[in-house]
Amino acid sequence: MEKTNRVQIKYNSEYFSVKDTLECGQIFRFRPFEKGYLVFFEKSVAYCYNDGDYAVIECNVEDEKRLKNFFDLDRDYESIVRSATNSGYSVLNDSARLGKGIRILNQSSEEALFSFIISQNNNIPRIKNSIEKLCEIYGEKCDSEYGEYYSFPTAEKLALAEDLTLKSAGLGYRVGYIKSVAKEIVNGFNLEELKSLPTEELKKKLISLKGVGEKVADCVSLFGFHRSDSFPVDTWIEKVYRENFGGSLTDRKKITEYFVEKFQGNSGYFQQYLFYYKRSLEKQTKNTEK
DNA sequence: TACCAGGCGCGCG
DNA sequence: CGCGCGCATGGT
Repeated sequence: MEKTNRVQIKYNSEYFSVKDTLECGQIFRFRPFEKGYLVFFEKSVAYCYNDGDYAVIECNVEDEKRLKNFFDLDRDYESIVRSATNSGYSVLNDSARLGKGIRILNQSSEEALFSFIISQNNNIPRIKNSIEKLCEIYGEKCDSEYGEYYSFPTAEKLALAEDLTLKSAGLGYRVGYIKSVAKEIVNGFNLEELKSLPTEELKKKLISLKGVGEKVADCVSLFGFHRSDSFPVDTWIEKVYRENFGGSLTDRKKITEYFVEKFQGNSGYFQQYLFYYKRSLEKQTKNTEK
């Protein structure tokens, strides 16, 4: 066993909302706990919450740098948010004000890849559920001061999985994609090597995998490789594009190009503000209808 | 009951 | 190339 240290990090909460960062749809392995949330990443679990002026992260880690990197703590979100509020688009202004506490995490690229394959034609609660079951079935049981939890399965485990067992996680027709990609990885498809590629090349490699199209590749590129010159277009973003940007394109790939050309290296952050904003509005109107 | 959810693969023209 | 369809599943 390598030795771990108990670390507590306090960070100004103005640009770090634990809730918004976790619930904005970029990550699926977390759950409410006491004052905030437990977040499962790599082989650890972090307890995170906002307390007045601070966001607090508590975790046993071998290397505090990895923890800080996971939460992207060295990035200047104030300037990103300012670019959004100064963009001249009122919906982006509103979105950034709502979501200014969102940080784009630095997740494992492999976990992001499998997670967003599962995300296709699916909804977030179901995605979360399926991933949790996958972890329970194929992950490694771990112990922590917060109780037992399961790590994300390795590609090796998934490659050897039985179709029926995978199906029991509610993956539906995505079972074939998961197994195919897992086998590719076992057979040498190396995600680490992709880190040196420019975003366009990275996306091409990802799209060569079965079950990965433009949108999933954009999500993996953004959430698994922190390529902020990515702009995933799903049903929600398409709505924003039509209703708030007055767009008329229907080809999602072209919509992506439209936004990336406009927002460049801020694309991924802005996309996340817009996505979160649009979904929040929907939830709100649903709740007031009841 | 039909429609929707962080879409994609495939076959057809 | 673009287009339309089928695909698992659970929630409204």
